[in-house]
Amino acid sequence: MDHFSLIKKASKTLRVTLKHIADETGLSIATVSRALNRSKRKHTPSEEIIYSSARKLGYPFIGGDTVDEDQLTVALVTEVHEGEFYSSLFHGFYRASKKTASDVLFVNLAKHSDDPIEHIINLSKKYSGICLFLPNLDKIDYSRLKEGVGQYPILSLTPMKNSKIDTISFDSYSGGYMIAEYFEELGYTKFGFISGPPAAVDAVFRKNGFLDHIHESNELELVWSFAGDFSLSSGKAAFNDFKNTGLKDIAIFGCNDHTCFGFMKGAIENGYKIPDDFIIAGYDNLSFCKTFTPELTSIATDFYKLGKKAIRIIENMVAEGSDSLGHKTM
Amino acid sequence: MDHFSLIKKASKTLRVTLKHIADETGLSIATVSRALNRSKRKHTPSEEIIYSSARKLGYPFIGGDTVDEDQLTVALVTEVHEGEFYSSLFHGFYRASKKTASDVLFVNLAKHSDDPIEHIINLSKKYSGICLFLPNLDKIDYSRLKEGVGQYPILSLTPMKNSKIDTISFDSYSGGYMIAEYFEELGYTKFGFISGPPAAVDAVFRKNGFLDHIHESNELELVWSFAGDFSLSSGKAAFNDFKNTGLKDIAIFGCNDHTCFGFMKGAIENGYKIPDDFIIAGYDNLSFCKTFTPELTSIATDFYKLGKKAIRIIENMVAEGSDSLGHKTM
DNA sequence: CATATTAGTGGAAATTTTTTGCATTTCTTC
DNA sequence: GAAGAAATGCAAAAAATTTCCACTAATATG
Repeated sequence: MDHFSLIKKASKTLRVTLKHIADETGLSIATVSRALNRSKRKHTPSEEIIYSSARKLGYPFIGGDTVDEDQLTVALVTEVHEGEFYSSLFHGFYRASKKTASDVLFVNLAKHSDDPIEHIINLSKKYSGICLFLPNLDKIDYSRLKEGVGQYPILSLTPMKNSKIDTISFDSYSGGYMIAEYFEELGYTKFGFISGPPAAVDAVFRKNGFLDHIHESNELELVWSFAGDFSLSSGKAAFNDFKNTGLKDIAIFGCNDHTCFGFMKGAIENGYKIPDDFIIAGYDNLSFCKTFTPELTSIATDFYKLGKKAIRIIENMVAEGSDSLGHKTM
Repeated sequence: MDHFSLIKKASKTLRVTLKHIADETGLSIATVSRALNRSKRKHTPSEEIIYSSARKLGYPFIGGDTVDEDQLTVALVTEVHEGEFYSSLFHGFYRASKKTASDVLFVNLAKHSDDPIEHIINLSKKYSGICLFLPNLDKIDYSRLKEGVGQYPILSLTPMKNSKIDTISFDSYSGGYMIAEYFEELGYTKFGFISGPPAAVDAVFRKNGFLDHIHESNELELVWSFAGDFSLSSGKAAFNDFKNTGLKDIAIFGCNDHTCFGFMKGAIENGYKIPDDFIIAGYDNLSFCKTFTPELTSIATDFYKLGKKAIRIIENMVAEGSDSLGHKTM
């Protein structure tokens, strides 16, 4: 019986009651109750202590949320890295949240990195829905996640084949395709390509779209390609490789803008002229495209639309209670 | 008596109980209780419905947080705008949260913009501490906020004189001063300056620091200045103004990097050579400084340190329970 | 200076909320 | 079609919260 009571006690400990606060503050339960329920706070010493203790212990305040029925809280879970990409992503979701009934919160996965999946499952208890942008997760992670949250509204922004959870992402394939069309319209027939890391599914889609359009036409030809990794330095390396080929009058598609900037920087330093010697287009349309001289043509990723769509899908999931398991692209 | 009971009923409605969930799901209170307390979730239809309803209504789950005693949750409250600045800020706090015991969450003020202060006060019930980066708030807002949260750990990242709440910010004055010193070391005596918007206190500090160093020495001279507004286009406008003066061999300090980029872009398009015709330094040290040709010298804002310091201060405030009301700079 | 007033507090009763024992129903499996 | 397992509701028990009342200490008043 001792074993049983121990377990029971342990499980009880999880729930925070007024008694815990009373014990910690040295005040009575009645006083704590009154302090927490006052309609208007008066900042007396005891009240401050009680509030501070309640927060520390995680006591569920009343009125902490104004539960607005339709006002959902969606968490965008990411690992924040440097670079304008994340800022654009956040800003897109921020603007989207203004246009929808939902509120967006940005949660990062800094801590708990020993088991991110476990942490996300816990987050699902707090928020109405979750949007994931975690390119590092693999299929097994997604399966575990699905297992843990059940029919909870969750959405991934990174495309993955046969993913167990819904995904929404840009149609990178079409993006690559469009760039090739654009180059063709400008009269170019010789094309070059700088790829991204093979692990980035998105980048692979961009590449396939670009190459497919080239292969569809007999006049178009891929004359040069380079394996990059999205970084500025790989763009520079790409340029050095390109320089050695001696190619001119070529249209180059860089898998992302950073790579293109590196490439262009190398080109300018070596006395190349753009667009006389070659033209280049990137992917992401960061605000620095316009800053750079010459300006960089880039496929725009409309994070606002992405955010709006993602939030809408989550709102639908909440309303319907059903998981559609669609893999949408934009 | 009818009136009284109505009020009583209304005030009770705020608290979410198992009964509300039971009513909404059509199940009994007992079933709801059991579903929510199971140690391991089984994803039966009823359980899914109960969880979804509980989330919607905002029922305080047990185990939602693993209340780790020392594990605080700090909210960084901002309005997210485009540009690398926010990404750098977030990334800095993200890295800082890895090094400290606390967890950081990024909350945006999209909704509730009719009364942001009220919203922040509500947030204070959810998180252990709050970091604000809201340059739009004025002194009255801060006073109201202080009134509303009492001795709650709250910190602003924008400097403001006589602010009612603690602030932490970079010592922008020293930054401006250092730039002037650096220019002097390089042998320049004629200086130029592009200011930021007068409302940005930080930018004014930078300016004062820069000008003060110039005034301290008889050899140094401010020969040109321009009133910008932090934007790329104001940088271009600044260049056009600069071009008309015909000045050469001058060291220019731009109040932020974007303005500098605009200025440099204009200069390059007009055939100016850097550093032959002039040198320029900015403020923020965005990653694009290295991307640009030529590279831009910039005062680094170490968001990682800022984040770490801010989190530490909040941790201290929680531990001590006292508000220090210091206005620290780095 | 004594006394009235007010605000804050704890103990305990009253009330509300949650959990649990037990019987019933529903669904699955053999 | 019966046996067993799982889920559910009712009602009792337990736990948590609020409220009533009495007491104390600080402040204001005559």
